[in-house]
Amino acid sequence: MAKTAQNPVKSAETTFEVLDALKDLDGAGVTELAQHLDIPKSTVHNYLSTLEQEEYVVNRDGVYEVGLRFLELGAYARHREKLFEIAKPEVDRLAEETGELANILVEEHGRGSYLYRARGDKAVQVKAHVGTRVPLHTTALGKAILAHMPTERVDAIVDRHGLGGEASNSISSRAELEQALADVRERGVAFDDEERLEGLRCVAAPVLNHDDEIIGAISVSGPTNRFRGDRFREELPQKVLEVANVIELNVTYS
Amino acid sequence: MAKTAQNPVKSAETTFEVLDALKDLDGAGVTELAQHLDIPKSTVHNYLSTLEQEEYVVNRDGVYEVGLRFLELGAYARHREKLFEIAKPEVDRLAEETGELANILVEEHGRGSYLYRARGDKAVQVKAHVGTRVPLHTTALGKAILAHMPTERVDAIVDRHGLGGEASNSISSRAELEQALADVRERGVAFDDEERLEGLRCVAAPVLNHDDEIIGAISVSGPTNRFRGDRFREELPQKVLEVANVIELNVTYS
DNA sequence: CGCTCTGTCCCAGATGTTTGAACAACTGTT
DNA sequence: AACAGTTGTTCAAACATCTGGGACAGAGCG
Repeated sequence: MAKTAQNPVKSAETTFEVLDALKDLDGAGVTELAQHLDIPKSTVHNYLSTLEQEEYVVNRDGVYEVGLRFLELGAYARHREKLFEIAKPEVDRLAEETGELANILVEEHGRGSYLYRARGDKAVQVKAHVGTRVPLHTTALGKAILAHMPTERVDAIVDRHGLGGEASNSISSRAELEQALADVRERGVAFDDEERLEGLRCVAAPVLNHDDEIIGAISVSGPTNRFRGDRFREELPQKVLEVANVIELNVTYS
Repeated sequence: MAKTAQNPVKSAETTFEVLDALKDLDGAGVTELAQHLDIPKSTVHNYLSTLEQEEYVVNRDGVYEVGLRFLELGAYARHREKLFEIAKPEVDRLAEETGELANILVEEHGRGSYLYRARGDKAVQVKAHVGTRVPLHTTALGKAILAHMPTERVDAIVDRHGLGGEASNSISSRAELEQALADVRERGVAFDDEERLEGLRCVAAPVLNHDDEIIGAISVSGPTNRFRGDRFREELPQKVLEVANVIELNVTYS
């Protein structure tokens, strides 16, 4: 179901392959990149010098690196999301009041993109940065989103990306997923019990607009030892829901 | 002095022209983009469909928009800057303690890129987001950086970008610049008195590594009515310098 | 000094890109 | 309900451009 372009511009594809490689290798020289991509040195050099000229890539004494111009584009893309502007202060508050890690996720191209991440004073250290993309069915945030999408969109997403699980507790069949989504709809919140990362639990709530369309989700994550019993099942869900409701109100009137 | 690629990949250039236009127009359809770029519709369509396939662009009911995948690249590029990781918590503190807007800027391709921006409770509203790029000589942050660069690099930057001023108080000749930079070196901090934005003042301090090479600058900005007298000339400079020193220490030991 | 790495440059041949024109799908109007 | 004026999309031929091997200069090292 992933749309493939009829007349793809191959050089554009190559351009992003180069950038992706530059990111994966965390900076590299021409030769190293060429080997990694299995493309002639001279070709890689042409791309890199073009990217440098356009100021999208930096050459720091022999090593090419992804440039900050992408921060410009990325920050712009984030700013364009209504949800970010509105939810950020509320999620900051959520992080402060719980002391944990609070997040905002939106769907794009059938995957989840972390828009923002606020750290409370006890917040766990997590590798994933803002901008990281994750499969929707493997996180509480993603399930909160899927649960409020029209079935046909859920189908399309599952067709496109599959249900590859990253950890043990993960959902692996369409039936399991449907059951999980029904749970989420009933409770109003979604849980994640070490499904994606060991030792990490998460409580997420959907954010809907005034037409009841899903526009994203917010959550609180933390270590299993602080996320259990009443706090995990009652306190935190209520807190997250309350914040989600405030955001929904602000989204409607804006 | 701007390096131009010997064998530029024109399609790569076009790709970024399309993305830039998409940003300038804040989302657009094929026809609108084609007119704006003066390129045939079919060509624009080829690029957009390729970018969509690669998930760098989103099509929201007929309107193409810059996608969040750039947030992934941008957040990565920022994370790669040592200065960001180390300075962020200190700049957060600076914003909290002063109640104003605190910033981190680094140089790239001869221009300044805002890496981070922390808002205190009285912080002014400024249009510029994270990622915004500015001419170095028009801000206190930029002057703090230029003042600690080897002369030949300053020359190269002036040759490349000129001294086009954005406002009245701005520096417009190489001699004026040199005088201003000497001032900065003497005082240790740089000031900005409504040079770039009317009604806005700014105090910035450089951040050097253990080899005395400049790696960026931090600052506090605020409205003229709160930035005057002793607070502007003594208190804030001392505060900013103190924070910059803490950051320098942390940069050295990491 | 010679060896082996780099990154850079060049040019001809192959390949991919460009392009206008034609088409289908919508929207709003008469 | 038919229509005119939009839009986005497709196609294939003409040609501009990208590719890629090889040659080169310079750096680093023993």
